[in-house]
Amino acid sequence: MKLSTRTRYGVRAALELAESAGRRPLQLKTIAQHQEISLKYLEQLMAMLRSAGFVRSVRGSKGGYVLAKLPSQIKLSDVFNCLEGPVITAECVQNDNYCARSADCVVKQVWAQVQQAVTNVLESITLQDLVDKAKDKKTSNYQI
Amino acid sequence: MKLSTRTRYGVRAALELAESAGRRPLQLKTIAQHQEISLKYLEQLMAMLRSAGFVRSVRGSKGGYVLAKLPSQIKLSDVFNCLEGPVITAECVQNDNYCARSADCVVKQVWAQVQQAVTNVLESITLQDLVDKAKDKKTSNYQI
DNA sequence: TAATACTCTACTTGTACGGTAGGAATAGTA
DNA sequence: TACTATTCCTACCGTACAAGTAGAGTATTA
Repeated sequence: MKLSTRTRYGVRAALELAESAGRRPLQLKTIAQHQEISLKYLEQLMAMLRSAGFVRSVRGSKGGYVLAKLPSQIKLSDVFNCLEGPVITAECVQNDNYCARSADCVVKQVWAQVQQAVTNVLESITLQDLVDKAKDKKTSNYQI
Repeated sequence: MKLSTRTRYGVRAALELAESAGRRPLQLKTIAQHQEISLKYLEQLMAMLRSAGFVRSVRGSKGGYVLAKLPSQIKLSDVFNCLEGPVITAECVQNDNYCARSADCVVKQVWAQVQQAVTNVLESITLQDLVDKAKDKKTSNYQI
């Protein structure tokens, strides 16, 4: 029931891109240093996010990555889906033919409930939400 | 983010024990057949549930397993915890020292939210609830 | 042309899952 | 007492995937 580092790293990287949205491309080297992630590993994660259309890359010197959409248009469920795969607790929840008991199975209903609970959270939060929240935090810290 | 078969099998087995609560021990052979689970594998799962005190075993001929508590006293979170381990989405959620950003990290808060959502569902359901629900289903089916 | 940064593919290593297998211990029964 | 049924314990195994590492290749800019 643990998240993969892929997803955790990916969300952190995406958040960093969101924070510098509108500016020039952010280099993976920078993100890797900030987030203490292996550059080579990060490259692979970003390739996944790129294929899925959430980020754009700029090659060559002074290149880097930028978000392909507005931070408010990228939900955490998008990033999650891309890196971790669909939120599935049990095969039977998606595929009715997977198990003969499917129609009446009360256990299946539980897994569906769990799955929905996770999905609800991730779909309710965008990168912009996180950017805002992080900004608030910093402000309130300065006030202390 | 998928559940292990351990947990899924375990819940199904526990539910079967709950359904025959108050009667004589149910044998693993029977459960394994009903649920189409490898007997040898099931033995291992039940050993875990036994160590955790949720079921009691009766050895020897005519032996088997019974619930060690009332079905209403066993939450799905108990079984889940025992077989899948604690509901942890990310290490940092439990252990503040795991990451230096911990105090202000908005990503950590997301994982905490997800974790809480899962926990809420599993803690709100007992084996008795499932037994009741399954009984209702059968009744309504007969009425059709 | 040199330097920079992404791109693509292959490889490695460790770990956990999902079992299988075999025999020992225990308890009822003939 | 011998036999049978059942749980108990330990060891083993194959596979898949996570989490990286590595290196050569390509595009872009200065």
